[in-house]
Amino acid sequence: MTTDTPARLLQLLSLLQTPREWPGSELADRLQVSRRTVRRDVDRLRDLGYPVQATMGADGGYRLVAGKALPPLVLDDEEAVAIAVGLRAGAGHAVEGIEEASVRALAKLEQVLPSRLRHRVNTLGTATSSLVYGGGGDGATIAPETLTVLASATSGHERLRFSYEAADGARTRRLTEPYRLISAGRRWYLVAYDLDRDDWRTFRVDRVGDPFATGARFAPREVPTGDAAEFMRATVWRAAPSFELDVTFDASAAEVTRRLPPSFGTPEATGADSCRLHSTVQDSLEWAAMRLAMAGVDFTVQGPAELAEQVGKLGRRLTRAAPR
Amino acid sequence: MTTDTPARLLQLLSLLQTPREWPGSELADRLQVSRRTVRRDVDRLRDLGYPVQATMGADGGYRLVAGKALPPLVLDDEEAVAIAVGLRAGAGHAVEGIEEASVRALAKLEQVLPSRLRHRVNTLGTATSSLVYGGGGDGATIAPETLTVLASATSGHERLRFSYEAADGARTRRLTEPYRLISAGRRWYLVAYDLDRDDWRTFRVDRVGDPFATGARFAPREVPTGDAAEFMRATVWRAAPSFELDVTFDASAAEVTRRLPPSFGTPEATGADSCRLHSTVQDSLEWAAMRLAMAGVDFTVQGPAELAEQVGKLGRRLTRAAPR
DNA sequence: TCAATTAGGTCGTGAACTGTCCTACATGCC
DNA sequence: GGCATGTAGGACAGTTCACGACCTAATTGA
Repeated sequence: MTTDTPARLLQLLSLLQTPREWPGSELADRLQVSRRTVRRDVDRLRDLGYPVQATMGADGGYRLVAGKALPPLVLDDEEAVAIAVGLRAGAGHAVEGIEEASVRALAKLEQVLPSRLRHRVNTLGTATSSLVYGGGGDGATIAPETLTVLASATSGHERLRFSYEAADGARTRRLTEPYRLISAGRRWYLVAYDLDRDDWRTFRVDRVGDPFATGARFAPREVPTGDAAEFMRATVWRAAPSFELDVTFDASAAEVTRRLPPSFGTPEATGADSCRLHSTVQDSLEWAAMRLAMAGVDFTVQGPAELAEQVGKLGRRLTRAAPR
Repeated sequence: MTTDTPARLLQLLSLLQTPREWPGSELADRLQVSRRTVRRDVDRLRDLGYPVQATMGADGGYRLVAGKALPPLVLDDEEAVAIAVGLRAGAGHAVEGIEEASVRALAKLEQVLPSRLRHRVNTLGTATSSLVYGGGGDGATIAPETLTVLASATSGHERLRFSYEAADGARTRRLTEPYRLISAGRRWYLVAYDLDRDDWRTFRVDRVGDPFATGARFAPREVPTGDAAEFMRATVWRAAPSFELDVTFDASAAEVTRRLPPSFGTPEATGADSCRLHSTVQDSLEWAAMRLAMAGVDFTVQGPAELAEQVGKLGRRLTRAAPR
């Protein structure tokens, strides 16, 4: 009656996303239309590529099942908050290959998230963000807001203003045209054209402060090496130290693989109950020491010396903490 | 022409969710309709409660902004995978108050996730799931699939069949009517009516194996105490041991709060650079020891003795691991 | 000032939507 | 084997609504 067809279709979609079965009569009742129209609407959804499965016979009904295309997700408040918090927690530490998509999804969600929910996400999110890094590491945590602002500006071709902290601690203001946001290991980088310096730069996102999009759009230039990721690697490689891990474990290779994060790679077996791991770690050995400690198996650091130092330091701290 | 109005509205919604501005002419071009119709469609979206902001003047355009209601999210493949993986990672360890919503959202997403994406989620997800618990703890990890199956069956009022491992290790098959899935601390519980035993039971989800919904729907009975959560507490409380933590830190209360997970509560300051924490821990002290180690500040275990033992054990292991 | 954009009114044509019939078919229960 | 209850879908009539074309007003940046 008063509600037009598109609105009704959206409402139907939201009802069908509930994990239960809906008999046509109940849908007709909820949508305030005849049963015939419900059947027609279901047909329309199927035409759109969202397969609605109908179980026939007595106490049959409709339910939305997996198809070729993902239907628009209709979320209630709590679910939206849960997703936002989950993505924020995951945005920082990354899941090996989907970091950029994760940030894109977060930016998309936060763009339309009602402000009352935004507050809840903020309070829950800050309580959680430390959970991922465990408060350890080198303190180079990134605010999820920063990532989403950068992602939005990048894909919207909007100029970006922020303050940047150089390696010597000096802060400068920058006006840039952002091109690509890249996640590499535990770090995020922004490849952008610096309008003040009049040249291309790679920025470490954890050193970016108070970013905001000016609203002015820009016409994309050509990236120097043709590929932003390549440019990032070329400019960053010389600066970032990396360490070659060498650790032996008193447990089977399978056991160790299961208990370590996948980014560590797989150890080679040196016996039924022992194995040896060679791996490359970005730049924070404190983080590596934590992960090794959390594995819950006996191990010995063969190298480098810096890692042994970190592990020893942590061990002494714990020994001190426990009264005999 | 060939595409009807509802489909076009959905497409428009998906375009506007991209974090950029769309001039009306481009939208008209993409949607294959006149500019007038685009304006009408935008009006329709606004009527539906999704505020489309238009910037006037030269190089103006439309973009979707935060409003009162959350619009249906239109995600591309990668974003959907990112969200699913993020939720899976978060589903197990929980974020203090939104665990149930998180699982609900995951169930909703997985219900309609195309199978090709499901595979990607599985491969990425298994690599990640161990990340949260770090492989430590008592090994009582829960497969995200288990949680989503239980959640779907619970909210869909479908009978549930699964195998259950009792405390003595014996596995039995159960046919149940699930009523509520509850997250308490690090554990998940399912309150259900056991059709074989003909009585109400609380199941620990980490001991549930191979759950699947039979498809048969059931009419809800009344939960014994009136509230499922209360029933869960009543049945579980006597079995689960809990410990009273007492730890002093050589750091400010604010610092310690920031570096510990929120479930630990807040310590009381005993000086400018020292504080004391009293807290109750569910049942795994190994986990508590890990979290304390990850805080990165000096501390001393005052009690209980079991915690001191765990911390000491971990400390000795690390000291052994580091060659002097 | 000019150009480019959103905003919105009106009108006529034609398509599309809805409800009310109708029949066919599948399933579970008695 | 019936019977109740559900989906599937065709035909039809009346109404509504969606679309494009054309118009004017208002806003903004160069």
